Amino acid sequence: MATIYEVSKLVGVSVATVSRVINGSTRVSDKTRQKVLSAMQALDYKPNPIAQSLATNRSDCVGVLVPEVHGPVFGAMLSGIEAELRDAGKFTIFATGHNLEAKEREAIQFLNTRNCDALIMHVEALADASIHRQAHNGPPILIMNRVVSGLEDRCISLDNEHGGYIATNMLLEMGHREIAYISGPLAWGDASDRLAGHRRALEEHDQKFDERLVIESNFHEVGGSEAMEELLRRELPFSAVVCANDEMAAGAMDTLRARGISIPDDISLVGFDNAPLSRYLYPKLSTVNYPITEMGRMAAHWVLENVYGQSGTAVQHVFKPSLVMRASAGRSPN
Amino acid sequence: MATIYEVSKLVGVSVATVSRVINGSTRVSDKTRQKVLSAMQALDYKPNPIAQSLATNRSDCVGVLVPEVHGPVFGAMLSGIEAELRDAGKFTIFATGHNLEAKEREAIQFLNTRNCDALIMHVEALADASIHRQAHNGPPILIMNRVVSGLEDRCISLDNEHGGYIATNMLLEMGHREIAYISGPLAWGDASDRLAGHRRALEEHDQKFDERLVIESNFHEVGGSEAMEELLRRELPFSAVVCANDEMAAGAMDTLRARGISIPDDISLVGFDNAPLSRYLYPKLSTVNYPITEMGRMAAHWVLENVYGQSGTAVQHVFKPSLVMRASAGRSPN
DNA sequence: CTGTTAGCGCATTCAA
DNA sequence: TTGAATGCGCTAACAG
Repeated sequence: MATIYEVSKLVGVSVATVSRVINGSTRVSDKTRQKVLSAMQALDYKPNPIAQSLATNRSDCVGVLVPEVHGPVFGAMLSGIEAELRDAGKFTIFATGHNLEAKEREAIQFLNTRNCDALIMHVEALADASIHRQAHNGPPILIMNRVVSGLEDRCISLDNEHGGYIATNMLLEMGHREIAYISGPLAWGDASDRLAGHRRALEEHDQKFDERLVIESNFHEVGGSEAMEELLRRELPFSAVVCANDEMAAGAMDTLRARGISIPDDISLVGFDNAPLSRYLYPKLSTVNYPITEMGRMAAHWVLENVYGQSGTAVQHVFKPSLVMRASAGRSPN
Repeated sequence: MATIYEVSKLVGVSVATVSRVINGSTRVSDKTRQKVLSAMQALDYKPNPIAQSLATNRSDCVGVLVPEVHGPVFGAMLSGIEAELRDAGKFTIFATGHNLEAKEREAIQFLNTRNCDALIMHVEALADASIHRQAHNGPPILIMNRVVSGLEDRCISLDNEHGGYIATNMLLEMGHREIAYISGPLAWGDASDRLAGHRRALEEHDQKFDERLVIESNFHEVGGSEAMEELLRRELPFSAVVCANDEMAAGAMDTLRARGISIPDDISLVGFDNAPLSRYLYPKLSTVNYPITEMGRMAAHWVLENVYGQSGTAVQHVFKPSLVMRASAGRSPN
């Protein structure tokens, strides 16, 4: 691999001059710039990014910490981040935290040792205090899908309350009155926000909120299945169910089918996330769209602007979910 | 950030000695090693990986090139790679090629500029010749899900022929005789290998292979749906269909359901990949398991052994798929 | 077992 | 506008 020195020698200028044209400094005469450029081409010279990093103290790498690499949500998020960063010539390094505090902490250490210029992370287990500490010591960080107070301008999140609201609102407008709700773990902000939206929709339509129609589950398929069983066991009337994510909706659907209950004729079902699986279920699941890819792009965009000094459009910190109507929700049978 | 120099000064030794304990050289007395270690701790010293890279010409990064980051197959593959590499303290950088030759080529360039120690790639569009060139010029490469002749020891792939064989074989043993087949693009090796396996199974059971029962499609859901329509239009008798991937099976299932054809009572359906969606379909899809996560781990394992000199178990280059029985396939109605 | 020293490839003062 | 010199933090001969 040719070095900057060989280029300089070939042209008969100093390495400083070559460095200047590499970095696009204007303080080089057009003539020498041309000579240098053609010499670089002739030698097939590429700047060594490692050496550049050592000299500039930048690595052109941004670290991304996610619970898992696979799965609909994080895969899509990574996809958005990678696309945006790559267009800007930056590298994406990732690590997984598995929603475990120890793992998340360790992953951050791991990424730190790589001298990342910025960190984009979705962490569940890490406490706000730890995030604050990281924000003040390490490289700039961006927090996904979570709002940490005091760091709002570093957070990119979904308006989960609104998502819960539009799901239930749609059912109400279709004539449903008794609407059950299968929630995620309420200790998590997104789960409780979604439920709050559900509740607000009911109130706005003068429907009283019945706690017995709410089951707290775990965001997993089996949990959704069990929650639906529990719901049926309570023998309360309801004609529709909102599930706080698509996976639980899939489980709920299984239970209903096993009981011979028809969707949407007997019971309407709505999910949340608009994950790929929602289209594969039968009937296809009505759900709330989670624009996670765009959110990933936006995170990368923030980094590009605030860390690499590129100019661009304003960053959107809170995204609004929208409704995706499919076959699993219909008018109330009443 | 403390440097190696400050550590050496604090202990009263040379930087070389500190470097030696960092790199675990035995040629350091226990006493000084201890002193150095505690000084490192006191100063919270971490070696600067960039500087190490510059000095050693290694980056501790391995580049991964996939068509897409999301999606069941590549997400799972990345997951396996990342897990294995991270345990070894290596970093994973990824880029996407979108199955387009220009993009794939560009992605390789991109990863090359980062001085990756190795490249793991799944490329569709790039010709064998280009891969050979890359293999001989750049860092060591590993090719996923494809067998490039002359580079077999650098390839990790699935025995697709066997997969096609066991799918059809299972149906034959369940009494099916007329078995249709919805294939992927036959220009791709995996698609044609799967079909070859199907054919072999038929022959071993003395069933003649009828070309009219084979439709070449595109591995996508809509393609599967259309292929099934075409199959029905031909009005040939068949009691089972093998689809060369799960997505096409999902599309085929849609078509069958729209026609009121019952699965598996009227027609049995088998997919390929064992993607998450196969469990969400109704009825749940019988399919052929593609151990892609393990294959990713194996690729990382190869890199660890052959590039970073770690010792370990032998590398498995060809993986055998296995059958996953679920509800979509049953005994022949005849 | 330890220290000295010369790079690794580049960016960036400071002079000219 | 250009060049010479210095340093980024570390490794790896070579010498002792």
